[in-house]
Amino acid sequence: MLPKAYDPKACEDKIYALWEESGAFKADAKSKKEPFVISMPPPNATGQLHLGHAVMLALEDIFIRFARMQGKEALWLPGTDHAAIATESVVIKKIQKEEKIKDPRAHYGREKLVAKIAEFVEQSRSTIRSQVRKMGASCDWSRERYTLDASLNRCVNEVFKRMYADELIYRGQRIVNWDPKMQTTVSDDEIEHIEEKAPFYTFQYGPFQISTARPETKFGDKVVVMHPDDERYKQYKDGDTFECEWINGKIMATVIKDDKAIDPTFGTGCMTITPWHDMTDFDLAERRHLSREQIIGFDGRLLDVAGEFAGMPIEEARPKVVEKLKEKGLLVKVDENYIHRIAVSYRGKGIVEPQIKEQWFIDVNKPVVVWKKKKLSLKEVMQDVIRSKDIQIIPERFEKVYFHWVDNLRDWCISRQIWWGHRIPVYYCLECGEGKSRVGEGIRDSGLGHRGIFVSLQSLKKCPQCGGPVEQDPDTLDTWFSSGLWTWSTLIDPTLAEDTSLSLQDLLKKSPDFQKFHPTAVMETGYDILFFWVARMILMTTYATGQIPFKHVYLHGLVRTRDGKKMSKSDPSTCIDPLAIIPKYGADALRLSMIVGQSPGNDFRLYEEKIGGYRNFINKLWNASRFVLMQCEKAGVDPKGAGKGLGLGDLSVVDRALLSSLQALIADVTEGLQKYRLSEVGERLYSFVWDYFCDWYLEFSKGESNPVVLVHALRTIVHLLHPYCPFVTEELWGQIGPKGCSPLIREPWPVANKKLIDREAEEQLQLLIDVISSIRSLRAEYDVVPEMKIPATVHATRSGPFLSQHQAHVLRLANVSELAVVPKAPAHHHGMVSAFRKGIDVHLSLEGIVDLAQVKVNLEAERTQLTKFLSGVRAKLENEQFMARAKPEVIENEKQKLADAEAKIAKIEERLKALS
RNA sequence: GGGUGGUUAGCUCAGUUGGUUUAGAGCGUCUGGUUUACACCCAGAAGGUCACAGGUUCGAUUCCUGUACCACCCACCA
Repeated sequence: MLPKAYDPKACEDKIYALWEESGAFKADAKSKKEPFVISMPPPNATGQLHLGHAVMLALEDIFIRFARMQGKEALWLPGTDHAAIATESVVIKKIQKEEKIKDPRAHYGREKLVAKIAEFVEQSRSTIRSQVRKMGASCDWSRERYTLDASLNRCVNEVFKRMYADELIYRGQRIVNWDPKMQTTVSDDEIEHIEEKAPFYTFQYGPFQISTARPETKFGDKVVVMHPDDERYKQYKDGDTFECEWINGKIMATVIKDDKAIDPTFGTGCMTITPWHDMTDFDLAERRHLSREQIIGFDGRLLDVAGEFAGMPIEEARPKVVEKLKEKGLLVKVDENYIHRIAVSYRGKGIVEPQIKEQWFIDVNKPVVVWKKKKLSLKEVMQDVIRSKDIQIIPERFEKVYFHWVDNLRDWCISRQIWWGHRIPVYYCLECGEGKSRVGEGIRDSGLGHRGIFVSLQSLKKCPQCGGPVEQDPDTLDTWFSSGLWTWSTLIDPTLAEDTSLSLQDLLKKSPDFQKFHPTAVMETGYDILFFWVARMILMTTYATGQIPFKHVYLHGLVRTRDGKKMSKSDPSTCIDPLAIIPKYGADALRLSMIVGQSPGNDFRLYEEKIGGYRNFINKLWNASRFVLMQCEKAGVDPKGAGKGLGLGDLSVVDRALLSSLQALIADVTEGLQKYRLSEVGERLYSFVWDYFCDWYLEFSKGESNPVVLVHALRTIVHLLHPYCPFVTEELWGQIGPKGCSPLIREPWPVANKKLIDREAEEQLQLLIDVISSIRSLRAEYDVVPEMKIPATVHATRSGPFLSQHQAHVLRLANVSELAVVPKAPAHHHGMVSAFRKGIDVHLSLEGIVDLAQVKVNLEAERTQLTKFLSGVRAKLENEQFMARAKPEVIENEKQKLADAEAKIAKIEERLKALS
């Protein structure tokens, strides 16, 4: 016998082990079945699983289990990401804290630090593995991958090499986002803007007044810009020069007229520019070939150009520069309430400083990608696959967001100055010349070995041309470069990848997994990494493989706290840790709480009561099963044997109604899951189990039970629920599955049987339910104490014999002493209270119990409400336009409503007349 | 500055092509219950002019426009 309450702790680990041992997770590349593939978004190998991962795992596990039960070759490929900057920064902080080493990079050097990070990652990966298992994720562990695996590294280098050969990758001096804290570049998308109040200074600059919030960058400003149409400055011409007293003495300044950089309505309408440290100024300087000068060093301190301020950090220098300008009488005014946005690194949270630095870039506008027989740029391919619906985003509105991002995409800076990651596979010959100096504007040689630069898949010891010594590029690749390959680099056969004589195309062709499982079916992830990752996978995969990476993108919302705030680890009072929740409520309850009631793309709030609610549901299912097993035992039926060959002939109406509504359930759940409507399907199942199966069918079973039907129904329910709550359903399947059956995870998905659909039985059962509900309502309304059994009369226009035949149910469930089913309305008498329902009227004799005045009040209230409703329906039917234009079935429906309401109102009036 | 989403019962949220909905669920509230699984339960009930203003339509919570507030995303206003 089952225990009284479901205990997830006692079951979950055992069941997960059973699944793993059964081989159900393992996909077969040789299978003839239709593939269904999900690449698991690899969690960062930086520590702990959080709720974001839990949502992802719950959703994807539902997709994959459903597909597997439907008989598809389901592959869910798990893995982890080395998460370049994120991991390096975590480990550096850890070393600083635990080992009290101020600068771990300097202290350990490249090789040792990388080894330390690798060690940390190894630990963290194994933690994550066990955490993913706790959620019940049915992924194929035999195919687990890591972005730094040898075969994945190979893919990274191959793609780099090809892009370089295609002249998509180039090196250039560009303005980039420099994070002085992490000492690396970060991409545009890794920047957050924070609003900050800062003083806004206006200074006298020769004859002009210019404003700035960054006076400490102004040392090298020798150009003043204004709009060509600005009347205030029409006496100055483009190219005019003037002498000007500035921070460190006199300078010669030049006037530039430009209509792109200047908004004449802002401030004084003119500004000086700092091309080295400002994106707009850089663009202007490019257009006009202006000189540029570095003011702030990569360590965040002012350089020699700052004169007496050299060596100072920004925050220290700023007020001092202002003070000096003020002393010189050049400070015009200060606006203390100015709000400006400062750029902060997404990872390290350090303040980002624009800097000019030589970096590697991917050109997104060069038309070199062959796509659908045309030569397109990377950008155009990214646009095409969504526009042509090759890839569909759910919810659809994110397509707009995607296009906005792609349309404005600039060349992607892929080099990072950190050590943890894929090293750029480029070597410089120290003798051939130019490679060593690494200067020059955008090196774009077509060959792979010109000018002393070599892109190589293997480490180079000497120059292939002159035999001279070489050095490797010290930079590493943006982490999204490698994760952009994730859907297919994980499907490359690792053994084949060792053979360097094979080209990338050969590897793709010869890898059975790639051939069978790519493109993947659905990419499920949070909408917050649509740009970071989803877009980059599209870019990299279409280029490298000629295929789309996935057919659907399903974007889930972010988990928030009860108050709608972001969950943060630093605040444990509001932050829910999945690993603390699972032992308390079970993984199934946690899964349901994150799926039901949510819609894709929208954030949702999660809190313990919600999870508790679904724990109750799981327990309800458990106890329903317990009841079914008890019924079997009582009847001497073996729950593991019963069920095959159900015949309709000798089944009761109640049983036939149940079987019939089960068919509708199967159809709805199947269709809903195919359309990715997980919340709706979850609610449907919840309501079916609780409100129908438990509250009605099992209650009826207490009077008259058919254990074979009970077991059959429960088996179907457990199948349909399995993708949502795999643990409890698998545990129950162990009790009710036929002898010798496979685990539920491998069971075929139920198919609706049209022969079992029986509308008449469903309607009759509904009648029975209506009678019982009506009596219960009346009893409660008129305070009939539970101990008191009373007689009831039902006036049924049809189905009378049916009701008589099943009156035992009514007696028991409505606490009635006897039930009279009559074909004609019974004569009115004092103490009679009634409920008028569709097709039936239910009457109770409560003489001496009920307050007649109260009956009258209630009837009058009901009449008022009905009259109001009736006048609305009448108005509709009297409206010629409505009659002329509405669909016939709508009119018919309204007429029916009218007739029903009229009949009911007539009965109420009759009753009121008798009462007065 | 541009864009997206939200605004539905006290709270958290569903609502799939405009009419079978006199708008639903869970939690909470109120009343009553140890009824042959379940108090992680059962029965009954209260509670909403679907943010506001227009428009389209015979008909709008649902489509369109505008307004307000909230949230988020994007952007080089010095």
